Amino acid sequence: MGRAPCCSKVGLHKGPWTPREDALLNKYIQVHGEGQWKSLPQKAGLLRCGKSCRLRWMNYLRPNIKRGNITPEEDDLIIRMHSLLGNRWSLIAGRLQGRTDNEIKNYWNTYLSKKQRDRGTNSNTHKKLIEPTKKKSGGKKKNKLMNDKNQSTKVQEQEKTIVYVPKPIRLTSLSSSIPLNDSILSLDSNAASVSTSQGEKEINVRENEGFGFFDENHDGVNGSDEKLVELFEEYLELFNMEKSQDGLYSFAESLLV
DNA sequence: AAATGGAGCAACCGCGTACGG
DNA sequence: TCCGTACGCGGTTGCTCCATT
Repeated sequence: MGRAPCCSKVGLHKGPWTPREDALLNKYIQVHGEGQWKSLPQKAGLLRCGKSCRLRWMNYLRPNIKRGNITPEEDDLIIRMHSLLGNRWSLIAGRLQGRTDNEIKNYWNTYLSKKQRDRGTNSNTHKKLIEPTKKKSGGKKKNKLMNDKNQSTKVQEQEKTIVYVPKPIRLTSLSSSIPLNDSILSLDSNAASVSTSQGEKEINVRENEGFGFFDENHDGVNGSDEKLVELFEEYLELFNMEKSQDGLYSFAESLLV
């Protein structure tokens, strides 16, 4: 049986978008703005699922999207952010202006994870592997992926120390009960107002009160607290880098997906 | 020149969660 | 408080292009 589809699939287009569809979506959003994805296709005259429209807009049509040519700086930042946040692609993408979560994810899966392995680092945990993965030639892609999975399982068995990444907290709406100062961006006593991307609500960002990135129910740290501190310090380092580049506000904004 | 395999990436799918009634 | 709906995210699939055999 399975879950019911998100919308009626009868007569809906699937697969690659045509220039005409792109134009229709673009035109509609320019006039009416983003959102209301469910009803958007019908209003815009598109025979597409709302989800498909959203994805197309977010990953391709949105203005200011950078494509290709990931710089070494971005490359490095992705690796560091991934080591701290895990597969939180949207969070990572939020730190890289003009990059989409899908692009970062693809980049990681096709290039960086391999690079990490070649360096002898587990691409999931960022820990040193006992032996760097040897390159195997030949074999089909599916088999390669299976090998990766098997290897990752083996390594996980060897590594009993688990450090959980911070549990993500959704920030799409700040009107909810999440006290942002305490739970997400408790950064300092120098209060600064930061507007969300939609410019609807204002939040206060304060520095140096700790990094309340964990919510009350965060997953526990299983294993070395030292490791967690290490991760935490690196995150702070990243943050301080941003601060020195007047990036505090962009940092805060980047978390406001 | 044709067949095969790998890399890259756009798009789909299903799940979890926020939110409104 | 509960329930249904819409949205956002991460995992996965599958298509296209290119290099190699």
